[in-house]
Amino acid sequence: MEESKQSPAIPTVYQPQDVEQKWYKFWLEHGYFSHKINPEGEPFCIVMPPPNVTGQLHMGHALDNTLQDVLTRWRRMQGRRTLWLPGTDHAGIATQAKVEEALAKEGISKYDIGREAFLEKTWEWKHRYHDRIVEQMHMMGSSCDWELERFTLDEGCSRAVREAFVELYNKGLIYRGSYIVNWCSHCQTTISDIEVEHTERDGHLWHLRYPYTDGSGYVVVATTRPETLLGDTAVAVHPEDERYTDKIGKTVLLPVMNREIPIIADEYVDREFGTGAVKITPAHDPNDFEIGLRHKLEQIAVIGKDGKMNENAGKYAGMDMLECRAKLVEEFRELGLLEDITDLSHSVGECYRCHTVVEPLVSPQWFVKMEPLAEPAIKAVLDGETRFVPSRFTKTYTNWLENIRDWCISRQLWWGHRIPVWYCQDCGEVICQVEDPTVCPKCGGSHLEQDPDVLDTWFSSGLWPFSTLGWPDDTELLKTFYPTNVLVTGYDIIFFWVARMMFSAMEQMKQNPFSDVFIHGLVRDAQGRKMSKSLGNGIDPLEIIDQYGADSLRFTLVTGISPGNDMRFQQERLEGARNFMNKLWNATRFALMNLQDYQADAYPLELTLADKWLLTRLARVSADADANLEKYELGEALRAIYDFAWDEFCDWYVELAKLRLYKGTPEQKHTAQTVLATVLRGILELLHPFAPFITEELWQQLPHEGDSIMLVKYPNGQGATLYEAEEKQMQTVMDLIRAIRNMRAEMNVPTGKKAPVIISAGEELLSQMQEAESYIKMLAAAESIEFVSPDSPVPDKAAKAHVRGVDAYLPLAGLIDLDKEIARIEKEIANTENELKRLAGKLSNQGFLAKAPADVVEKERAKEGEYQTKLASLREHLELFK
RNA sequence: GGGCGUAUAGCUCAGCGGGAGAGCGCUUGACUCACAUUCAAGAGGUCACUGGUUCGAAACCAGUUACGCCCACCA
Repeated sequence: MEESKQSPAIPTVYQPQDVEQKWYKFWLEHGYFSHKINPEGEPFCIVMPPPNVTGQLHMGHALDNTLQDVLTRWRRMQGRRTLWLPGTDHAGIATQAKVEEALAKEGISKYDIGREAFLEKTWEWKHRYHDRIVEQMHMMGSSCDWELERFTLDEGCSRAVREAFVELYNKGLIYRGSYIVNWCSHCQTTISDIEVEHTERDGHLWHLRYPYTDGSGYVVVATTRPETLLGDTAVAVHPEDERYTDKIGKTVLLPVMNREIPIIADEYVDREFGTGAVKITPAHDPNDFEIGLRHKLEQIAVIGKDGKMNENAGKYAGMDMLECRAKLVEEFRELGLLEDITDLSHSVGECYRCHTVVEPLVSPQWFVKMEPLAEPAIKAVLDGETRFVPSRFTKTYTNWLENIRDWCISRQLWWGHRIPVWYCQDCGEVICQVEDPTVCPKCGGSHLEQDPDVLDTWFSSGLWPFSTLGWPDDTELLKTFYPTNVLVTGYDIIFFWVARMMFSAMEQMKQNPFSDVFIHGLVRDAQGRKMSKSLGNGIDPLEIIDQYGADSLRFTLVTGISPGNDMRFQQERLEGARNFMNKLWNATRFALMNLQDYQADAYPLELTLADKWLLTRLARVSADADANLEKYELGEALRAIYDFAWDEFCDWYVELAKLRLYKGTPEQKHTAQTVLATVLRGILELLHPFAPFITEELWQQLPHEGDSIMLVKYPNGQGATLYEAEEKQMQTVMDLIRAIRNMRAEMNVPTGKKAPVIISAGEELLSQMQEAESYIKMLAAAESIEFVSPDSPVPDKAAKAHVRGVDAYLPLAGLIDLDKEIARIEKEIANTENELKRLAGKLSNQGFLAKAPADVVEKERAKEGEYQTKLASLREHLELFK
């Protein structure tokens, strides 16, 4: 900075790698991310969705993180007492699988080393990936309060889990029971209903004959899973199905197993499907399980947790499921009991992690009773205490909670929160409490064994918004920041997480965990495909940062997105972002070069037309950006700032300012310097939440007050003077300049060649244009400008344009291509006539005049007048040539 | 079976009741002393289709089509 003043050789290309981490360190060292900043401000809190410690961050995290950081930095700049609380998730099943995988490469199984040693390995894994994740967030510029960082398995969160579990248990909302659950034979654990992915697969429907025991023929059942018939304990038909009414109560002999099973009636059966008769396997199908309960049927499990046929499968015991299926069908064929095989596409449940087909089986597990919990969670959203942005996700959420089944929370894993339940080996007492018990409260025995299972990861994630703030203790943090303000997350996780936080919070805190849920979409690849490991189309945020800088990555992720919709990630857009950063860099270079002798308050300000216009535009853009941020329209906010910075500031104002900077009086120069610095600083401040690094780097170099751009007041345009007349005047000047440039281009006037211009308008407009003479000269390459009144003789052999009541002539005797000019004018006339036709139609419409707002009618009238003038002006010009 | 989303310029997408927008790409011209990661000018669109509401619809409503997503216990 001092250096750069002496040597003007600041590179013309911005190198983000040179500055980004310098500023991150600076912010960290000064404690600017702390929630203790702005102690008097109204609290604002975002609790970060904790990334899994399974691996590194992907583009989805980068998006999620960027959105949160934009909101956080913006609110902090507004003066709010801001806390963005970071953390990571232990991600039970996912992390354990990764560690097992790593061990397997060394030929070790977790059973070889035992639970304790395995957990040690997993903690090592956790530390390694945690550090990487945190480093990535540093690279992204995330302004979270690292001193409050949490982990779902840390001491505090673990205590919260126990408190919540025990409380729910004591209320009867957590229970243990043998019910049908989803079993993944690969992961060797239960998974919850939402962890089962349903995919449509081509399969078959086997029609099998079950002979009646009375010898009166057979009933035909249809099944997609013949192997389960070994565990059949009934055949069900619809009670009103005439084909079967006389068969209800009879028995059939289950082939192969030679078990006598009843024919029962149940309304669940769909008469239209298959043969209308269903084999019932209560131990291996959720529906059959329910029917089994209704009819008190025996549950015979024939498939084991290893996915193989078990001892109840008779001669098929030990056989793989699919192998058994084939052999069994063959046996039916030989017995003459195979009626038919038809094709059927049906949905198959797979484990979301490993895509193994999920086996429904009956097992003793822990469950959360959902109905009483769901109700307040639904109500909180319907009452508007918590609001989804965009609102359409409200329905997704409520529909799910309204139809929810009890949540199986026990997992047969080692990595996670151990279930706080002990079984007394002496008297069988079940002890559920927060602290580890040493003796049985019932019999006094000390042979206690803790339940070996751990909890579903999402049980602890569900407590995240308050466990991280110190719950169950009544901490200052909790009092200050709960309920939090906004949760930022993807729509793919509404069920898994958002809903669980809602009902957990309503239960434990009796208060909604956040006011807004800001939902974003997925980051897809350039072709619109989901980024995935298997496709290999994922893009590493770090590589992008390395290549383009974090600001460009953030910019790309925020622009052109609208809430809740997916986005495609395209390399070309990064270039656009990088170019913009470079533009800012160079605009600041320009400013610095021209501010070397700048002294604040050296002279009183003499604001010119361009100054007043620019300051007004800055105020409007600031108000617009701030309002859009308030609505979570981050993309819109950024677009407005971008347009202002590039088009109005760089392409127009900077050029105009050169007049005074290079050739002005000291007074004039000073005003230009002041406005230049003020507005550029305003732009940087507006951009800071989106592009924190470059804005800090440049802001620090400009004249400024304060220690960091992070802590200055976010511009919102309030209190600014709006120079409306100059704004309008400048608009006309700019249109006029564009019109002259257009004529020059059409007439092939070489870019470098200056040409005379004649401007004609009524008295007031003419003086307004005269005021902008230097602007027009500079930006329209005018050699000289002659200002004339409308009744002055029309110049001969000139091109002409008309803009908002102003005529501009380009006298080009000799240079002018007559045919071209005629064509150009005729086209312009046609356009104007079309517009006029439209306006005339509107203005002769009684309905419009009567019902449209007065200002709209007025605007249309004004436009009509303007176009009529324009048309007359152009026609007159055309006449000259004919 | 239910629910939701998307259809706007060659591409990617904003806009969501009052004159069709951006970036990229394309055409033309310019190394103009902040920036060629630039500047200037331009071409390019019956805003998917059909009805309706309204003085006025790309935008609101209904329906249709196409693509996509989510949920669901069709053996």
